[in-house]
Amino acid sequence: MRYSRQREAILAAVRNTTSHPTADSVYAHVRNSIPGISLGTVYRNLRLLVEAGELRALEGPGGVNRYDGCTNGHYHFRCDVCGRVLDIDEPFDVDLDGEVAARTGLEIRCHSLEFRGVCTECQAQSGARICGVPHEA
Amino acid sequence: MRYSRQREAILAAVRNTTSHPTADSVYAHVRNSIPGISLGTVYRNLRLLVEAGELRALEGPGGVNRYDGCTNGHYHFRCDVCGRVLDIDEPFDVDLDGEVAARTGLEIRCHSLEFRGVCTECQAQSGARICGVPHEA
DNA sequence: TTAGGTGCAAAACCTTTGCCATCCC
DNA sequence: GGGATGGCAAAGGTTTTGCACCTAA
Repeated sequence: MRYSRQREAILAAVRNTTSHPTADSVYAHVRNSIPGISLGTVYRNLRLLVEAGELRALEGPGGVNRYDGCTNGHYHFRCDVCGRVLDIDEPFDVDLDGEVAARTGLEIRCHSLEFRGVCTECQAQSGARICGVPHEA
Repeated sequence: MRYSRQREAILAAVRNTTSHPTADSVYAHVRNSIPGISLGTVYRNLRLLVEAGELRALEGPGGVNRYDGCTNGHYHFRCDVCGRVLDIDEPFDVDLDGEVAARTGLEIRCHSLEFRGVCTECQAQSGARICGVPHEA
């Protein structure tokens, strides 16, 4: 894969935050350094970077995907109020894939565990307001 | 929630299969018994049924969601070749939500565990062809 | 030089929504 | 009758794609 500063900026934008940004959020962030970048380029490179194993994609509802700069095994929590995705410190089970594969005959490459509920901030706001998802959160 | 035969047929279509169908697949199936039903109605009722706890929604990539007629706790496997979703017999951990909630302060309502890889059928086809996802599979 | 990357805009895709007719209770 | 529901079609949002131009190697 050939170098491009667009792709480097996109990778950095996802890696330099813990907010698991959406494609649109990455686009907004990268435009600070490369004002002329296009949204299509962001999508194209996010996809390439996921395929190359540099990023992880987190599937979301309604076609909104989020991206995770950390490819190490870890689990997520998704807030049903604000949509934010947080990392969970639950220990990652490295043996699980192999155990299930042996029992089922499926070829298993990875697994993902996601919790859902209400984050502490949205609990404090008693669910009345929808809180934002700042890129730097 | 008031009765309608459209909603009943939609619920039955998801419940009477193990294929975790998409909205479009449900639409195709329900049209056999109610030819005049509209896709909007299918989406509207799938959403209502999920909110009512009658069905589970499985988030997917690229905006395609799937639905699960079984609301008991169980885990899934998604084939990266054909997109099919299968149930996994891994024992469901009912205490996990409470444990993580106690440790993190998050309000946790549920969790989902999904494995990814290649299903036995796609392994047999050596990944060359994309296999279909029949509603009755 | 040239294969790969970008920007732009249109298209594709899935899902939601508004409106009026219809149906359950 | 009255409010919930359906059918239809248009709108909405996200992602992909075609094409001409540009750029890293």
